[in-house]
This record gives sequence, C-alpha cells and structure tokens, in this order.
Amino acid sequence: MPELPEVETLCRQLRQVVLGRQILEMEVIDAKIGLFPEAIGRRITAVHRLGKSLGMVLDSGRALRLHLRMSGRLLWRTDYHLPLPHMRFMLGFEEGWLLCIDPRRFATLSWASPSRCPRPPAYPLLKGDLPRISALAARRRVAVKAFLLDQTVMAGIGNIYACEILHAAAIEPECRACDLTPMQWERLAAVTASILKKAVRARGTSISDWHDLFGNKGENQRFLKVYGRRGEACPRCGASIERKSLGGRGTFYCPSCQR
DNA sequence: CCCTATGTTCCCAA
DNA sequence: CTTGGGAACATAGG
Repeated sequence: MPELPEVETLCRQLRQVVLGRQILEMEVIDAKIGLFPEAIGRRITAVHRLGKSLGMVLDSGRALRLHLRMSGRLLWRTDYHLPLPHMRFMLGFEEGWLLCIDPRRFATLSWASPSRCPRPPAYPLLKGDLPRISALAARRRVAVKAFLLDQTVMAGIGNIYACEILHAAAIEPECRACDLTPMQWERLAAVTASILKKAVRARGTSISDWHDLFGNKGENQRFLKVYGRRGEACPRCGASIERKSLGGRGTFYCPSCQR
C-alpha cells in the first residue's frame, strides 16, 4: 500500500538493478493487467516517480507506468522458477527477475509517453507551491485531510502521511481547507517536506505489509506519532490519540492539540 | 458474520 | 459546470 516514500524507495532500488538493462521476457499471470509485447527487447533508460506512480522509461521512447494501488508490491529476485502466489506479471532480465505481486488486483500497468508528461514537483506542497495550493483551497469546503489526499492537487500524500502531517502541523483533520490561515499553510508545507523526506530515508513505513524491492521492511513505523496509535499518549501533549472515519478512511489524531 | 486495509474511479445528488 | 459523498473494485486477516 505504497505512498510517496514507498514508491520513491522502489524507484531508487530499481535504478540499482534495472537501469540500462534489457527486458528479455515478460510473463503476464493476471490478464487483467494487460499485455505489453513491445516491452520485450527494450532497455530501461530511466526510472522515475510521478506521485505514487512509478515509470520505467524504455529506449523505444515509451514508458511503462505502474501504479501499485492498495496491495501491489515489487520484488527483485535473482532466482525464479514458478509464479509466486498473487503474482500478476514478471519482467525477466539477464541479471534477475522483477515480480509484481498484488493480492487485491487493483494495481495497474499502462503505456505512457514520458516526453509529453509535465513532471509535477518531486515532493508535494513545497514552499513554492503554496500560492497555487492555497488559492485552490480557498474555494474548497472539504476537510483539509481530504484535500491533502487529492492527487490532482498535489500527488503522493496518502492516508498514513496525511495523518502524520496534520498532527505535526497541529491541525484538526476535519478543518475545512478554505478555513486554513496562511500561517497554517506555511506549517503544512514545512512539516510535509520533512515528514516525507524522513520516511524516504527510512525506506518507507512497514506497519503491515510494506516491503521494499529486496523484501526488507522499512523503518519509518518507528517515527509515526499518531497513525495506528489509538489510545496511546500524544507525544506532544499527552492526550489520548483517537481514531475516527473520515471519507471512509481511518483517521488518527490528537483531539487536544490538533485544532 | 462483522470490520479493517498505506488507493483510485465512477456514479449520483445538490 | 463544480463539489462532495458514498459505493465499487477484489482479497486477506483479525
């Protein structure tokens, strides 16, 4: 269930193993993912991330774009004989095999032409983005948490990091986006960058099943202040962390110091 | 049986 | 037209 830091981790690790390498074979186990015969024989010239999507640019000028959605995983193996449980497709290289595993089958793979895609900023809600974002927010009455999760506004923030960002900025998740003050937007920008970058350094959050390309867990779960911590003490004020459902998503927050 | 799950898209009502 | 809310997608685990 990767968000920006997890996909960024996969990107960096993919570059270590597939950059410049030739795709020798592709096996599609789940036909729902589609067929990509033009990928065979192509070399991977770049690996990049767009929000939570991962792009592998081929020397044909097209790019394979993968979105892992809720349960998708990528795994690099130096041995491969039979499809693993829930495996959806495999790319074979001389040096190893790239496996996509996805129990819930929501992940998508598609063609993209990278040259025509405007690249959004690598990280969402950077300081320079604030005028645009706060102008958009000014006419949105949705909860600020829903606004942070809107991938068309800023790409990459998911449910765990939205909870963590709002806690770090001391903002109530249900607060309407249009009601945030300029100072609150400044705080949001500052904590978003630091939380996401710290999570990338920790190779993602393994709170349930996230594993990186080489099957290792991340370390960022150690740094979570509210997500998954209902009933624990808020590290800032000591009040008990609560959980409620907002827009169908579990929302963890401190009812005392998030206003 | 119930609920939950790190995501996105579609449908519908206002 | 926009906005916002809920269901749907499909599966596993508690």
